[in-house]
Amino acid sequence: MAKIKPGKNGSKKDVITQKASALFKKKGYSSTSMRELAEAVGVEAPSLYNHIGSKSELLHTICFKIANTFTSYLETIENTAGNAASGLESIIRFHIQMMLNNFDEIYVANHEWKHLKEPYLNNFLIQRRSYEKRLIALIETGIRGKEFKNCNPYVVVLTILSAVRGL
Amino acid sequence: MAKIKPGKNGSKKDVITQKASALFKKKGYSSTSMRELAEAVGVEAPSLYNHIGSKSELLHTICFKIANTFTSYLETIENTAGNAASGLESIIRFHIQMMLNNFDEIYVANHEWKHLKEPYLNNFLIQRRSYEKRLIALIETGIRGKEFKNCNPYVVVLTILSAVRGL
DNA sequence: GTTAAAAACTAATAATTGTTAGTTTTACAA
DNA sequence: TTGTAAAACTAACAATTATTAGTTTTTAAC
Repeated sequence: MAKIKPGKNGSKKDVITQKASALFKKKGYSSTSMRELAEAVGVEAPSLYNHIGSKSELLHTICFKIANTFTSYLETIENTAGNAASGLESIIRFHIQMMLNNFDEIYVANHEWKHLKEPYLNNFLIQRRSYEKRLIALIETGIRGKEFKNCNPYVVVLTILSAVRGL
Repeated sequence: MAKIKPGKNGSKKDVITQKASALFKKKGYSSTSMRELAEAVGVEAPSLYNHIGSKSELLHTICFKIANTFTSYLETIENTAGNAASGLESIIRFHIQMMLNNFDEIYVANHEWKHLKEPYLNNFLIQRRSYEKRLIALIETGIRGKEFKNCNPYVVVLTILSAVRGL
């Protein structure tokens, strides 16, 4: 009867994930029920399970999609010949662009990751810490190359990230 | 049998509220069960209801305690003769001091207010918006009095608040 | 049009939720 | 010590939760 349009937005699983992102952002992961999600998708709750494994799988799909996107962009910057300043600029632009285009998912990854189950929770935190460390390394490179003033790279990274995340 | 110590920390209701703040911060409001809270307090879940009205009452007690604290501090600054710059400095110092002394409750007020029920949710948002507007007015006063460089007061307020809230 | 797979449905599960009722224990003033 | 109020307890409630089982409908290839 009801029908999920797999049109432009990708597979049905993608549609479900996108609606889940919007709901998780609006109401929080724990306060979003599968019945609500199903209604947003236009289907009965059990039908969702033809496309997804579980509610928690939805959360870690969202969180790791975002984390992996940022990680792999950072990787390409690291492997690109170029000065640290332009690399950092690219990364900041990428953060802003991602915020504009994927706000729901980024919000969820930033605010709802607490509810990830092990071992995903740990993996997520490890990946995040690694991202910060590599950003710090990039800034240290820039300091050594006299591109940046001498400063505390850790503080710089925290400041940039919190500015970029601050809505 | 088990016993709540109403000692230094105030009434039993205060102890419950404080434990609730810690749990709401750690796990989120919706993911914190009354049974978990009871265990943290050292009591069975139904015993909590000798001291509090409901779970949601706990949340709005926390949120409005913080909101009222900031609002009334701002009020005293507004009613104090003095230049805008020193007033703004006092307010920022107060924010930082509150963060250091009441981290759990502030975190909850900043991150879990979504789960307030009406009419509290609306009241909370109105109070918050009013706080921001009065802060903006303070900055406008400073600009008119040549204490501050000309700037967009709205952006300034958002920046200060997000800096001060950013952990 | 027949068939086979995909995906919807209904019904039901066990677990957990906040909360109430009713009872027993504790604390304290007389 | 006795009596009373406060606050703990146990048992249970109805509601909601994510999820499974089993069945019917839809889709699409032949």
